[in-house]
Amino acid sequence: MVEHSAIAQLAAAMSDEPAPIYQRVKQAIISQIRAGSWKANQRVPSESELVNELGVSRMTINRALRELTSEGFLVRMQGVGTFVAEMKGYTAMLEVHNIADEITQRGHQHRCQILAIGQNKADPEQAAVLGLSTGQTIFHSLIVHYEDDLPVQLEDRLVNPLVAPDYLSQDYHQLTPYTYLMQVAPLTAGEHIVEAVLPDARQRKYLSLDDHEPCLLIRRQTWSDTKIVTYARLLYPGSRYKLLGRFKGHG
Amino acid sequence: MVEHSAIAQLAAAMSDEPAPIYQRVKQAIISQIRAGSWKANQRVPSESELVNELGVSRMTINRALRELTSEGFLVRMQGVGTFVAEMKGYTAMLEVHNIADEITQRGHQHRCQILAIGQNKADPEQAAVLGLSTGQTIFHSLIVHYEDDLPVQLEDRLVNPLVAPDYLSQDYHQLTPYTYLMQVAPLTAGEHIVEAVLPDARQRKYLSLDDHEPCLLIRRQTWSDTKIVTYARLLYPGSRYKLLGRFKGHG
DNA sequence: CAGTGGTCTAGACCACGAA
DNA sequence: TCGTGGTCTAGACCACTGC
Repeated sequence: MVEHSAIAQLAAAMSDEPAPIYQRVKQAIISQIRAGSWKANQRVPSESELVNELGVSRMTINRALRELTSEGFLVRMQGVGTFVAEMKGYTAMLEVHNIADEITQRGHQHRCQILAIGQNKADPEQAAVLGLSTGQTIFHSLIVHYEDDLPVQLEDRLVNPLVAPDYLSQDYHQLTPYTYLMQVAPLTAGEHIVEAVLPDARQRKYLSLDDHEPCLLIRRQTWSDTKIVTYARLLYPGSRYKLLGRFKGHG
Repeated sequence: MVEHSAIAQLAAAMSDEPAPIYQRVKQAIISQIRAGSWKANQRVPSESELVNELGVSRMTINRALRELTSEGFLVRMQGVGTFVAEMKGYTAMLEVHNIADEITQRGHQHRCQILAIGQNKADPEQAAVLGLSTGQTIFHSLIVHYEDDLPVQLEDRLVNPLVAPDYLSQDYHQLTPYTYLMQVAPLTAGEHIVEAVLPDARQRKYLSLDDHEPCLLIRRQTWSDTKIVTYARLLYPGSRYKLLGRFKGHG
């Protein structure tokens, strides 16, 4: 049971603008949380209480609470109740796009140089990142991406040949490895790590960098279904590339 | 109207595992899209068709389609129909957490050293990033965050005194500036830029870094409502800090 | 106009957790 | 046992779109 005041406050917070009921219920609850009237871990009125007090059917209340739960405002436990979720600080997001799209979207020209492409027997480290066994054949490619004649990314990629058997016979001047892999094996999940590193001599040469110029390194593993499709090491000159992200708080 | 085969395929794809009906409908539709049977922009059977052919109530079908829409698989237009969404490549996300939480979650101890805190008249650049006028009073702080005696973040922060007038009188050994600001002005939006840089001599000293050690720099601007609350420059030693992110493709 | 999705209701049965 | 949330139904009215 929740004190009467909580529901009275909520009823007062219900706007009477012409909007769907479940939306107004959601907004009213959000405003209670934002204003601090309902604090983290505090219990929220039960569905049946809300039904009685707001005079709305349970399916409508349920939809409002369910959506707020999936949006991270509430936590629900069957048999227990509904509670205000803890704001775990924020988890802001950075979007990481396909390099070719990013460049053309900026209105610049993308072109690339293929430094190497081929196959080899996987050493233990390579096998591990692709989820294969040591000694199995794997594909690899090394490509520099240019934005209007300025190198902006060195793409060092390992590919699982079981997933993309025709990887070696594509023309990567026409489409990026990423785009090709998306076509043959739509990705279902991925993981990446962003860090700052100093490139080695060979990398500096390919990216036309001076000594001691730092780089962003993104290491990315991509799954399709249960198989690892590819492992990529994307190296960006720190002076020429930045990751940009926006985020919204709860709401 | 959608050809009969589309629905027949879907009915065949419905698993009979003991799961909620709307979940099974969702899975069946996802598998059609993944398998390529239903292609981007193709029309999906209407709610009433699915009701008739699958023998499920409309509310259940509606929930399945509505959730798939909010998950990015489908696009719906009132009066027109439901269509398979275009996969726009991926936009992967990186989560960026509060440094103190991150350290304690790893089971380590977080402590910090306050190098400077005070106020000054905003120079043009500072005014710009806080959305204020040149010469207005602003707050600033410079704090090093340690993970078990190893410095991992140099936090250089500007704060809008109109939003957080008591910023200077808090004890930042007890709670981080971020946590305090969240309390007084729940953030509604933000923007940040991640790049790789070389720290200057002063920064190297605070972070106990050798020459030429690259760092991750996150510059972050945070809004509450329409006002900019704070502008932070977070500098992380590249050798001691990495950003980790996971992402899921469509499903 | 007919067909689409968007919303809402009143009632129902169930699985779960706490007392 | 009782209250909780999780799901499902059959029917309804509405707004929007295209013909």
